[in-house]
Amino acid sequence: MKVASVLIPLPVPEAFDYEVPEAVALARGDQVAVPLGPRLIRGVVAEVRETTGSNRRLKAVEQVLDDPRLPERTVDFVEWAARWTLSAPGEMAAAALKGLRAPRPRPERRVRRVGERSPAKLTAARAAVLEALGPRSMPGPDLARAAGVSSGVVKGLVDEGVLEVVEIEAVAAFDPPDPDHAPASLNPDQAAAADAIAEAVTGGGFAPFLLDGVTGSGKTEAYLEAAARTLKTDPAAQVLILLPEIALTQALIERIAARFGAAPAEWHSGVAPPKRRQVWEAVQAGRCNIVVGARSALFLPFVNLRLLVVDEEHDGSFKQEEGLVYHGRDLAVARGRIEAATVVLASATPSLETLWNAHQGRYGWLKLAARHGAAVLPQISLLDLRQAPPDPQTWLSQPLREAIGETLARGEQTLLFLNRRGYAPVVLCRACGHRMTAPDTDSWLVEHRYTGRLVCHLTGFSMVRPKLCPSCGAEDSLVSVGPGVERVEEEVRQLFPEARTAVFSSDTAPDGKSARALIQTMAEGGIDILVATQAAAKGHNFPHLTLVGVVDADLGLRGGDLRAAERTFQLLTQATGRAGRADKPGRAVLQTWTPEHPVLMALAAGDRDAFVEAEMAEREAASLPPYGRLAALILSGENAAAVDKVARELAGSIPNAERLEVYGPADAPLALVRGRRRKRLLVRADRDVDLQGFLRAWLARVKIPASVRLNVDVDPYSFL
DNA sequence: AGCACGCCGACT
DNA sequence: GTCGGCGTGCTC
Ligand SMILES: [Zn+2]
Repeated sequence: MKVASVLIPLPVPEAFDYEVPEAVALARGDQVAVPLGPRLIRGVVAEVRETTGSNRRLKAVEQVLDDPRLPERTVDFVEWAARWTLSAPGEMAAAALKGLRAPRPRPERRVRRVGERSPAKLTAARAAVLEALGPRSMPGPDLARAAGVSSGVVKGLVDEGVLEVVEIEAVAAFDPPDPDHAPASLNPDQAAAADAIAEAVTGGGFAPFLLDGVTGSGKTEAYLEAAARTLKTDPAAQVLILLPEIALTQALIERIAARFGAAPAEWHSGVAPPKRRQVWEAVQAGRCNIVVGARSALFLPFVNLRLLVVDEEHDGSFKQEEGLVYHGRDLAVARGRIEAATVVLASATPSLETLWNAHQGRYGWLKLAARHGAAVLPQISLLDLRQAPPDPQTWLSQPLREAIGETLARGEQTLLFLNRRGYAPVVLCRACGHRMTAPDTDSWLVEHRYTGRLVCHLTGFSMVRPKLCPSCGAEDSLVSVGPGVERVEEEVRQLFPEARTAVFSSDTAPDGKSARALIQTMAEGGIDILVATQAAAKGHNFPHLTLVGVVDADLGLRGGDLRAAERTFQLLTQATGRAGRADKPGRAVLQTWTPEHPVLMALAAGDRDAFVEAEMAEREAASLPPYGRLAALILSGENAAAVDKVARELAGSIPNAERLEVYGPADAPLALVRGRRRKRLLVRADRDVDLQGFLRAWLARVKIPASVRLNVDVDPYSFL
């Protein structure tokens, strides 16, 4: 008897076995409908084996679906990713089927002439139809319109057998990219990097690289050149380029279209389901060569993936925190290994993990030294707020105000960077000191003045800003404390009433379309002063931007997060890098109360190596990543006692292990979210410890009731 | 994730 | 005496 192990999109730890009927041929990767309890469910075949029988009566595979088979190595990857992240393999498989939600497009119905057959009665209308159609095939309604007759005439000809209806499978065509369409001219560094990548691709086998170069050094041209050479040697090769955010895809797609004469496929959650199915099927059939996407594109069913690029690899947006918890960069490297492909991690400020791998020689290290073309790095200075404090209830100090004024007078643009949405991060009562908090979550409500609401940024809860203090009832006693981008813009408008100002945050540009519009206005010079969160720090080029003011450079450094320094260095490097071109040198001013902070000193000196060395030394001393590994277990539930009980049981069943410690349980940094109590346990292990194996053994010892949810985060980034 | 089974309050 | 509340557990 033949038995198939089938991956089912449920939170169960393993595949379920089904009997394979004699007449059915099945292989790994096939999509099947299998009975589960009373219903049928879609699954992916992980394995088919011959057995003599089994200890339980198996249900049989109901049907082999006619959706395409998942390639062998895509299934390998899915299974590996599930083991690595300790998630259910069936749920990981479901991530690979995300593109098939929309139904197959209905085949297009067209009419065409049957031989030279003519109608018995050739009326004027019928002649017009035959004339308009000629030897081609056309959709019936189009033909009627072209001939200027009603659709009844066409139908009559079909009924009489003069025309026939043919169904044409709607297959989306992705024009093949032309590697020689419009090659860029490369400087020697870029050429050397492209050579190294292209050689690795041609040589075959897994080959990871760090492509390391400052903003404007031309990383994109370098990896696109490598992609072009890949496609030149193997026109069937597939190339995947991952970006951290959907907002960045459009610009890259346009660049690729210009470079290759054909637009790449686009893949992310914003793409409509029918389009997604087309891309999925084209990738699976090898009819699509270049895909640009967000992290979920990692799960596409590539059949000949040769080159995988993770652009802005340091970006925290690659970490998926909701549902399946995984890091897109780490999984990209794993996929590259499984596909025996070349992987390029590109960044101006690589993550310490990636730098460590490059230092160790595990990754090839390609450095682009020069800024390419017209771009020039800005002059960065620290503005000591202890020497020049802003006036009360304002956030821009006098020297920064003067710099903005000068920039404005020259007709150039300013970007004021503050990574805080809204008007004020805290609202409190002057009478009683009460802080406005979310009702079911441990967080302050943020005031948004454009909408007049108080908003919880964690859950999206919002309320109208109340007239009376909800605690003491005092009237008009609520005051806004601290600045957000809206408040800085208000200050700018008062200072420079004639200047054109705008705010760029996920609130003012919630989708790709509005973001592109704002970016274009800025690029064309339609804005003098842009106040922005990190939404504007990434990737965009503004030729007239010559001043970047960082309103609060200390912001990210507060709080004892493991990656606070690293993240701040990366974000501020990125933000300040927006300023300056060859003909218009830029400068960046960082307002700080702690100018002696090593991160800020390294930024001002433009000395990334000094920062990396200091931060690496700290991580090494504490055996923290990249010198060790972490995993977080978050327990949550509405019943606080039940959560505590599970946390204690976990703490009481820790398996013995060497070079590994468990910390906690303790309240998670956000102890209450959406009414759910949260507890956290943290595991630290040396790099060579089998961390996942330890976690599996540990979790197998404890029964977790349905009322308590356990989230395992291997290699956590955010410590919330 | 569904969908069943199961043990305690207000109804014909 | 039953109808039904959703807590707990299983699905090859
Ligand atoms: Zn009050």
